[in-house]
Amino acid sequence: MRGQPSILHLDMDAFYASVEQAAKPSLRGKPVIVGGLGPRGVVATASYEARRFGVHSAMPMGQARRLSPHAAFLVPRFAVYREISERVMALLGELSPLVEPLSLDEAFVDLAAGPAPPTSSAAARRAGEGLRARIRAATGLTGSVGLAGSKMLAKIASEQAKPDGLLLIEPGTERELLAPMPVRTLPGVGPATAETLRRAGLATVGDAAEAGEAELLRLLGRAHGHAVHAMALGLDDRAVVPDRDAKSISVEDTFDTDVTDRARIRFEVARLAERCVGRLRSAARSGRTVVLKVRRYDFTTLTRSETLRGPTDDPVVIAEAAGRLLEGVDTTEGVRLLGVGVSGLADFTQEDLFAQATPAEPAAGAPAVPLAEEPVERRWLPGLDVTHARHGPGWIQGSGVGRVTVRFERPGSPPGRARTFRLDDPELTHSDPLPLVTDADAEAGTARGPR
DNA sequence: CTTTTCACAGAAGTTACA
DNA sequence: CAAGTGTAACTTCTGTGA
Repeated sequence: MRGQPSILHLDMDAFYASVEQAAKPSLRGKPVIVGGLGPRGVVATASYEARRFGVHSAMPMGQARRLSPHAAFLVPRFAVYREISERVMALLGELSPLVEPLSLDEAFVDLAAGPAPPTSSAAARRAGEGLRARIRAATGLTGSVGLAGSKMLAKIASEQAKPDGLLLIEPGTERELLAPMPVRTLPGVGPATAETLRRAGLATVGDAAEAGEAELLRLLGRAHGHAVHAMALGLDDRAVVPDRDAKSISVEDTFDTDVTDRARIRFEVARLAERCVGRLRSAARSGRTVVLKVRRYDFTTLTRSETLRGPTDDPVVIAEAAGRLLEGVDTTEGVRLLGVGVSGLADFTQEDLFAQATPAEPAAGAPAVPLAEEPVERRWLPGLDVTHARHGPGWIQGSGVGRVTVRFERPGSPPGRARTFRLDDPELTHSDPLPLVTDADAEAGTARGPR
């Protein structure tokens, strides 16, 4: 807690969906749903137009399609979101060196550590509004800002402020503000904790605060109970901590249909290990504990882990460990998801000379399959960027029955028209995403964006 | 010297949350 | 009908040293 509302929380509004609306002019003002489009996809982000139909994050895509059948359903384009995120984070960096990103679209900033620490609520508000204006100028997108004397309140404030708003919680008013809110408002109180509290008759933050620490400790255990009690009183002095090192790296895949074939399962585990190591290496790290994750047909999930003698980034060692872990798991009724992860991360230094000495040949049992040799099948996924030799740049609107429909427009253009081609049209190719805003736009502060 | 006990650390697995 | 990635807390086990 501090006396000035100098902790800022930024949350971009419906980020992925807003980026798509900015990039695809015909989608502005329309319901847009971004997420996995396969049979087991879930919604990552729904535009506000789609939320009006009851669509929200984490909802199964099939349900979203029923609720809002006329929405645009798009696959995520993370490369674009990352680029815009970097622009936004750079703006936050101008306010303070203490920037703690929580995801691509969310971050805390400690204004007190910056070049111009606010000395009044009015000054903090000006800083927040200035930031919002700069984000809009640089990206064409809107973000909501919360300002308060702690991380928790700042986050609650931005949540209340959205969309496209700013809320400052005046220090001293936090308890009365919190009291009527549902316990779910508190960070760290999810479905399980909320249910425990509900059974004890505690529905609002005020109820939890009145219940007292002893009662919360009894209900939730030592660590969690203590934390919830403090939060309910508005007490939170967690610091804003920039660039935390990753403590684990993992990859996982959900299959469109359950996999029962044991050989295929072994193959998929090896492939995931390969991908995991790829990321481990590009981060110049090595890891000591290998984790295998299996989600079975009935959604029961288990993990198995093995700690090596020392950290390694050797793909063979990690794939073998994952393979050994798999041997202890019954998959006869089918798996829907497999994952491989590495924790106990160390900086690259290779201490496990044993592991280093492994021969280049894949060990017996590990599938010697040329991973990079998959047929480069052309998949026309809705939302992806394409270029047609004669019609120029556009994006996939949909495909099926031997046809693919492309809408020809780009960021900053007027809404374009759609044309349909044969799936194997040689004039149609995938292309890189076009930038949402040019550097010139950003500098001139004249970005074209959704209004 | 062996056995019992205790504290502690580290590992393994699960669960909750964002 | 239920993604992917990552963090943290908690529980249960097990080994170790005294």
